[in-house]
Amino acid sequence: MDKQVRVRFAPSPTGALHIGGARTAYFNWLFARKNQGVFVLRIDDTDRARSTEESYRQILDSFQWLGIDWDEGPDCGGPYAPYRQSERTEIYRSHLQKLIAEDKVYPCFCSAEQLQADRDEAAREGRPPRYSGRCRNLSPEERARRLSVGDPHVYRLRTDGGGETVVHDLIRGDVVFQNSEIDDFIVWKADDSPTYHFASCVDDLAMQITHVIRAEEHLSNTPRHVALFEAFAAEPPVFAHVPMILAPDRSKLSKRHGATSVSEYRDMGILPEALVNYLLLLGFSPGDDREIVDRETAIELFSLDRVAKHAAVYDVKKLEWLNAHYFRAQSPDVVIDQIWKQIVHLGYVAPDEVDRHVLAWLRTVVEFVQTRSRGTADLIEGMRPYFEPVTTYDEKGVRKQFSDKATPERLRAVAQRLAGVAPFTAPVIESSFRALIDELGLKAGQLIHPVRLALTGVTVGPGLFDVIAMLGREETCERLATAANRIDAGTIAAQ
RNA sequence: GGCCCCAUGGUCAAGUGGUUAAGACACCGCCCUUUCACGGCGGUAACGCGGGUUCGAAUCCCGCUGGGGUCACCA
Repeated sequence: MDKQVRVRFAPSPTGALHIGGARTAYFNWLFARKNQGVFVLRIDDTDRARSTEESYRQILDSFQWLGIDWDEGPDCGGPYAPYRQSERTEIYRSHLQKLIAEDKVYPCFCSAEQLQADRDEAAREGRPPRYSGRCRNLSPEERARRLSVGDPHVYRLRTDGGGETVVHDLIRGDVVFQNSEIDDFIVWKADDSPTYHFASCVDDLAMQITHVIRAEEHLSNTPRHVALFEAFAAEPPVFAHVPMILAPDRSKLSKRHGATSVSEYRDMGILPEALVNYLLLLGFSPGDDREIVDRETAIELFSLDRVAKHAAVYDVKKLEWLNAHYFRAQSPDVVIDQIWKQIVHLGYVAPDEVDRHVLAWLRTVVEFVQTRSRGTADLIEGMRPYFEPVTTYDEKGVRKQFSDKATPERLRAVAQRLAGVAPFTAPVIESSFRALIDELGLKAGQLIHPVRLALTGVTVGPGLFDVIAMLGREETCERLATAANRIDAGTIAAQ
């Protein structure tokens, strides 16, 4: 019987959660859920200078929003607590002591400046920038002496330099590294804290992590990690390095590439379902041609051997398409909840609105506009004509729909006809409207389009008779009159 | 620069020696229709290059080119 699967995602709280990190976390989560395993959230905040509490909160928020939950973590605890590296220093220290006792690590007194100079020289001479080994073979006496006088020092792992290390990667197969490529790297910093490599391996060991699923940027570091596990006489976990997500110019993702963090997409109105679906498809294929894959289906389908090997360039257009799909599938009530703060801010509704007529009408407007929106931004833009007076008219629309000299008189005719329509519902409006079209000897579009423009200021939107019904008789007639007057007065072209 | 990974349309991505080389987004056209969106139908568009292996290579091997990563007292 195999051990229980335990995976982890270990972000460092030095910024927002990136979509690359989110995808890696999602893959870990899917793998855990698929294999009845445990998903651990660990905070790698060994970099005290750059880690912030705000980033920590933001990362947790982003995961919650995405619908990715964890079984063990800093907020909910677990059998291997604590889950923040900054609170595990003593655990690292005891592991370091063990390695010191076994002479598997040694103190190095080289200064950062000295090491930099070494690297510069190596670069000039075209040699690989590896540690010289200057402090590797100090005599015990010398070591003890410098330690006792408090010389600043780090600790390095004593690597043997021979043979090769094979990383068994579930996505890439066996990757072979010559051990001569690996120098005596630092595991403990001069400020008396562990390096990332050290803390990460100690935690993966202590937390019984069985599979390390992480970004490809760590593949080159993996032989170091394997060396560390060997120093602890432990079996390394199974590795799987997922490809990176690249910006549209094929460079590494950074702020200058626009939205790269989960929170930015949330602020843009992207739904978590859409983002998670998109991230899944970026680097993973279900094998068939389905594109819409929700979390539950993804759990069923997920398998590391269907994860791509090559980096992917993200494409916001496809994300938006997915978002449109999920957005339209929502009930208007859910949508209203999502946009409530914004429409309150715009003054479309009172923050404490309770009038059922107002709410029912709002629901109707949302219902009609939602079906042709890709997200909340579109929706709110499309709702505008029903909440704000029309002050400008679409320029191209004006040229096309208001150019006929008869337009003002036709708009007035419509207003006059509609003034007598009751009940003021779409079907009744439509029959009356179409009768007028016949009387005027026009084609439907000849009257419908100018009226839409006069009523909403734009050339797109729900069916005209629904628009008229939503605006109501009084408002409709008023807007028609206003438009007619402004055409006559020539105050539209100026817009 | 050394080492490591990768390489199918603009983007995502099926494909594991024999296919007319899927599908999706985007783009274009047509249909539906009072507009837009949705939906339906159709179209443009790909195996980076060069050598092998093989009766036969997108698929296997080598080289090259290109992209990415890593070599920190960052993670």
